[in-house]
Amino acid sequence: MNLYHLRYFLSVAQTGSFSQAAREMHVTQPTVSSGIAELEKMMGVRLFNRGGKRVALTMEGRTLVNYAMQIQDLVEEVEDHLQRRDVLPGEGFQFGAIDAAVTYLLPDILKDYMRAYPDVSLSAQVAPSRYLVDDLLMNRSEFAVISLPYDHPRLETVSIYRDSMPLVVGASHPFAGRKSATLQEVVQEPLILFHTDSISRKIVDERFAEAGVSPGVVMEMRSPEAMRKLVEVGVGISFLPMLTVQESLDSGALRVVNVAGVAFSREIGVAWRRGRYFSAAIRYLIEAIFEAYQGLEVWQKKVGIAK
Amino acid sequence: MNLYHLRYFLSVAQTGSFSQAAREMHVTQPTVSSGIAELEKMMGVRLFNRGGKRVALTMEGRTLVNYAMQIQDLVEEVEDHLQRRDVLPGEGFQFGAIDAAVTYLLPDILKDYMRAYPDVSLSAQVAPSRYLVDDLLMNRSEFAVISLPYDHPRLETVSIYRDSMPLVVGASHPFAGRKSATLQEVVQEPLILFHTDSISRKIVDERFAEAGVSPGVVMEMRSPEAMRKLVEVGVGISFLPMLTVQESLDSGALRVVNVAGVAFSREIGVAWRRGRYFSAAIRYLIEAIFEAYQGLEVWQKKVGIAK
DNA sequence: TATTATATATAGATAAAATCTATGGATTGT
DNA sequence: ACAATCCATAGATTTTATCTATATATAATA
Repeated sequence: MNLYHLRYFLSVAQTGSFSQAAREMHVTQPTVSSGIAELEKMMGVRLFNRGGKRVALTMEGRTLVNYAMQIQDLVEEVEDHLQRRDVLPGEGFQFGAIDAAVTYLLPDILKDYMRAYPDVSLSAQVAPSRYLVDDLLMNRSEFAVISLPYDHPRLETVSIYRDSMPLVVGASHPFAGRKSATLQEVVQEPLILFHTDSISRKIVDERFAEAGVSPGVVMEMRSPEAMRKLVEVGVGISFLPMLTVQESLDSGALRVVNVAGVAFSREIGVAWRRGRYFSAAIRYLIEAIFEAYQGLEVWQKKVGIAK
Repeated sequence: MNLYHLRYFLSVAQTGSFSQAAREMHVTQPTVSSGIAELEKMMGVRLFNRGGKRVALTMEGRTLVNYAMQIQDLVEEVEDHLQRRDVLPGEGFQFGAIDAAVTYLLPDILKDYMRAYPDVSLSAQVAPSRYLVDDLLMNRSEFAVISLPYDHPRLETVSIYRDSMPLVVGASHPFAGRKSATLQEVVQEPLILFHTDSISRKIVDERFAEAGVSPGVVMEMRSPEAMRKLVEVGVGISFLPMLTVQESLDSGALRVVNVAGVAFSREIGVAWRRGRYFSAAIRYLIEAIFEAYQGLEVWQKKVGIAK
């Protein structure tokens, strides 16, 4: 059974005539005849009584009318829905974001978004970039806001924010009163660094290696917030993203100390699986992010090519 | 869009794989590919994101899953329904019956029927045979219980009941005390006869013509019940079906008078449009009628040929 | 009662489509 | 890097839908 069978059938049922239905459907009368005949054969039931000027539905025919109309309504509804790209209530999508992004960069954007698409349920995965990328590659997330650079043949990335990573020390630390320190001094101090699998750590490690020094690491962590706390209480010193420590600097709980000749920074950007198709509701969120933090043109060029 | 598109689509959505869906649907993988591609083209929307080990639904894909499952459920339901020949609540059919049939022959049968098919709503048209036959020819009634004989090239008929039509007179009529009367005597009396378009009247007229006499008709009617009343009060005398007058005879309100050499009777039978298809629920009622009044074999032979 | 007009059914030809085989390009996992 | 697996594509093949022409049945008309 196919949908055109049902269309022919309903037309015959309404008009009471094979010929008239044929005209209505813009096909010839034998087409309708064989369509109905096939339906009847498949169902093992007579749907019309022929013979008079008009054909008449059998009881089984009347039953089928009931269902066929429901089916046809659903078909029309879904075609309409998809072509207008409406979102069903309860539908939604998942994206990834690192801690700093979801805490400092995205809140306002998400708030606006939920007003524009109240029916879309967002699911944000918060985790270090490495894990978010797994989701992207497995098609579990639509996109992710991660630390850059992240080089992967299957990923596209666009930077949206450059975040400095200054050396921060607790208020009671010996460096606290100083304007600057040398790299040699820094490696003598107990350092709290990101885990080795993080982008930020890679940036730091590379610079240390260039300078030919190796740091005295006391702790490796994944949570910048936890690291901030530890530095505040004096467990060690750290290179932390400005986004994370801004409040503590304002309150005086932390101090920035310049390190001669070294200026760490990491980028935050949007990443997605190359060639991915974005539904309108998703594209809207991504473009809202780019509008807030620049990068719209780069994005448009990249997905323009991808499409 | 067709139903197999939706079947392929749902299978891919469930398995997350074109190849696996192909195996499940017993077709080759390119078949599924082009099926999905066509769906996407028709809808103007991407339904899956390809690229990983598994394909992933887009938001539009998730919307379609919702509808496709509903549609598929309806399709399965209606196929099941029709093949089991279930009757939807509220469905029903129409049949015709003359007054005498619906009053005296059918009540018990209809009562049993409504217990067997509680969901079927019956619509009985009560009218003289002539009008019931119109309904049959126009496919408006499934069958009808009418007066016979009724000769029509498009109708089949089977007799179920032979009803005598004796001469009846009111209790105070001069004939009331007599055993019999001659045809010559009868035509002198004021006669109340059926309308000329009725079967019963035709039977009477033919006999009168054979005998070379013409009756003194005072009234022509279509309602046997009304005629019975008129005879009871002495407006005239009449040839009326035994079914109609039985009660009045028992109570003494009417008397039967034999007419020498004349024995009127009419048959009651089931009529239907030749070649008509009968749904199970309808056939059941017809066969119940034949079981109660004989004629089952004749019927079975006729519809056996018709099929 | 014959005739004309209008139904649906059927047969064979044609057009459209779905499906298959073979193959290429891309991705994943070893 | 290599083998395995996945989806996409092209062209051939088969199936299916549709059309034309015609037969047959019915209804309306003269």
